[in-house]
Amino acid sequence: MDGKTKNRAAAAPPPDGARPTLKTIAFMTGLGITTVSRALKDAPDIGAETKERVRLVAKQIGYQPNRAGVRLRTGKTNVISLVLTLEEEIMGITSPMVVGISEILAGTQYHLVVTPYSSTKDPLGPIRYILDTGAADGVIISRTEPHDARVTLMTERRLPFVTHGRTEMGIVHPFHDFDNERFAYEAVRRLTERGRRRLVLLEPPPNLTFHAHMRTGFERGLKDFGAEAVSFHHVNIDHSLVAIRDAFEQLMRSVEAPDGIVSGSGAGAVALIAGIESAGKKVGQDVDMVTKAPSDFLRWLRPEVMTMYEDIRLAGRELAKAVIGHIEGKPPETLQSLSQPEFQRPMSKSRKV
Amino acid sequence: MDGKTKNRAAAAPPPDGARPTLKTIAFMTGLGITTVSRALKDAPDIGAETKERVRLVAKQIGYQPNRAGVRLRTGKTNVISLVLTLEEEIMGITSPMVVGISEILAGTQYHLVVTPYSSTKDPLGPIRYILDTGAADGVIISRTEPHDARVTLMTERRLPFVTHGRTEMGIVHPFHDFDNERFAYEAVRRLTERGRRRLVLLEPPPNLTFHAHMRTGFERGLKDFGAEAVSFHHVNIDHSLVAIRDAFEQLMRSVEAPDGIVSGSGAGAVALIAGIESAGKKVGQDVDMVTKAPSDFLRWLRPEVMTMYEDIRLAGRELAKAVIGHIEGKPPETLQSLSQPEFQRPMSKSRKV
DNA sequence: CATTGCTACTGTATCGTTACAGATTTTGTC
DNA sequence: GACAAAATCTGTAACGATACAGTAGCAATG
Repeated sequence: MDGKTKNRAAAAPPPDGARPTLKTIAFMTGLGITTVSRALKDAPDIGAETKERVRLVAKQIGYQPNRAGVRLRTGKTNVISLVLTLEEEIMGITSPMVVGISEILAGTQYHLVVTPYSSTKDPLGPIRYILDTGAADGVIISRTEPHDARVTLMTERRLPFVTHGRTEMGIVHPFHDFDNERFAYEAVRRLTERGRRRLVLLEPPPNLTFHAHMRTGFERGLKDFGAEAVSFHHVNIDHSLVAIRDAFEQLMRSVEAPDGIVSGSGAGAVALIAGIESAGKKVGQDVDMVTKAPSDFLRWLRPEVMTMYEDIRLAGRELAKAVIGHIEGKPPETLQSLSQPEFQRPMSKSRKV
Repeated sequence: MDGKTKNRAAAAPPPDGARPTLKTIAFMTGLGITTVSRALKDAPDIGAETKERVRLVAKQIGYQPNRAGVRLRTGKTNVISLVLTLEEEIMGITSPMVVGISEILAGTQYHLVVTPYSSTKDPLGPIRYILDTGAADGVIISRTEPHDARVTLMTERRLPFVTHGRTEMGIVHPFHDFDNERFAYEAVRRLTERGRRRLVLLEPPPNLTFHAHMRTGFERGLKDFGAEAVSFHHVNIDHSLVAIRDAFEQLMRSVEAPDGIVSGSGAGAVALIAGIESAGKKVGQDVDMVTKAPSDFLRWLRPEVMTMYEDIRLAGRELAKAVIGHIEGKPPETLQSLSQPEFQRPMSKSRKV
């Protein structure tokens, strides 16, 4: 047993400015590098006392495994990729989402990498990139479609993922979603309670899954609470606010004008309000309105609008937990969650913002 | 020259499902791995024709260097870290920022990693982490202070970075900033033009650099345009909207009530408006108001408020370009930029949103 | 005492890349 | 034609970690 071996780090004390590696610990404890590695993983073939010693030293010198080393050897990246459209930035759903995800990842070894793509181009692009380069251990996607090619691809290639929104392909996969059907249904209830009967829905773009959900809830509401739909399909929440406003102003001026509105997005609601007012009408008087609200602004500036808060930060947390669960091999059906709408009471002094 | 060498990949044709490596190209071209590596880097000691051949094959098979390999060998991570407070999420400045950064990084090898920290804790935490683990090649920080320990640390340790906001430590470093002094000055001009004389400023928290900038511009404006300040220092834009509203309502009810307001944040402006209205007064009538607006909402819902759009997405782009420049060794003084306020005309139908 | 089995530990090879120090061939010079 | 100087190309080692196949020591077994 002499000093010329490679594994035993005895011959070469580590330079002291550098960050500690397994070799450093091996040197300090007099053990082999392999032993140290296995001790830190709590492998069964290492003695209890040795493990304790190794752990102590590792902690003392602040050892943190080199990610590149681990990644090269094992393929584990310790990265979660959040795939985003550069365009889904109207009113920034991204911020609270990133925060929510970060909150969960902070307690783990995972880093969050943002992988953007231009939605005008191939949405499969970033997924392929991740698959080809092994860039992440897990992926979070949004703007989910009923038949989503990304879901198919990731499932086939066994890349753990979670979707923000559900699919309808018979594939059981992790997701987090907001109950948009329930939201629309309850929104209709509230409008009819105020005597509104001619209702309109500002809906999500037709290709996304929650378009149908919201539509269904809306229509079920109409039926159950006795109201009729005013058609407004030519614009949706993905359109520019100006487009929404102009279209809605026109509608409000026509004989078709609705007396109740359900808005699938807070930003859209602002445009709708502008349209209503351009048409010389008033919310809370000529029409009532229920909307999703990502923040409290509407409640402060237009308290007559009924708002429903969708907690995107919570969604971020749920999504992060779900991908990690998927990576750890938990069964997908245990990684699905649906959050329920919470309608808000009118603005009061006591509410924290 | 036989097949038992290591570098020459001849003996072992690469398995075909796996992603291509230098070895794959070496096998296909019959060259050594080293040669391939150097050819792809356009090293001077490789023949022109060889380089061409290697590049062609590399492109054909879609070779992309393994990041872990590069990182392990060279220490280059190809990562830019965006350091964020989990709390700076009121009204989500983060979204457009991330988008702007991504736009620039999309054309490079860099990935964007979001590194959050709890602002209640040590802001140096994430910086130390990045330094200790070599987690990134460059860092973007915000909430910059006049004497910023993070800047000192990163400068000392030679970690390339850029700040969103300036410092006052005599250290020349890359930054992007918005000209808050000019904003406040111009805001005062506009208010005085409307005959307002008793002005109040909703300011940034005192520890951040742009607090002084905004304050200075405000006061210079007061002097130049002949108006006086109404004190309102006990709340700032970091406080909760409820706190701002309540404090401002009180002020508006007092004999001290201002007739002009400059708001350093769009979210804060909403709270101020609520405060004004709770006090039974009206914007555009009893008081005028100028505010920064991160989005167009205010203009839609309260067109009487004068808004100034701060382009955070642009800031993201500038910051990304600056860090990369810093990483590439460009002199810091060439990586500084200041964006000028652009006051907006009142809402019109033609404006795209 | 030889054999077996167990516990605790260790060396080697490897992931993909690049720095470095050759090696080989071609070209140039006198 | 001999020799030096370029011009090209290549092998080895190393970055830090881990899978795998050992080895050494010791107790139990017959």
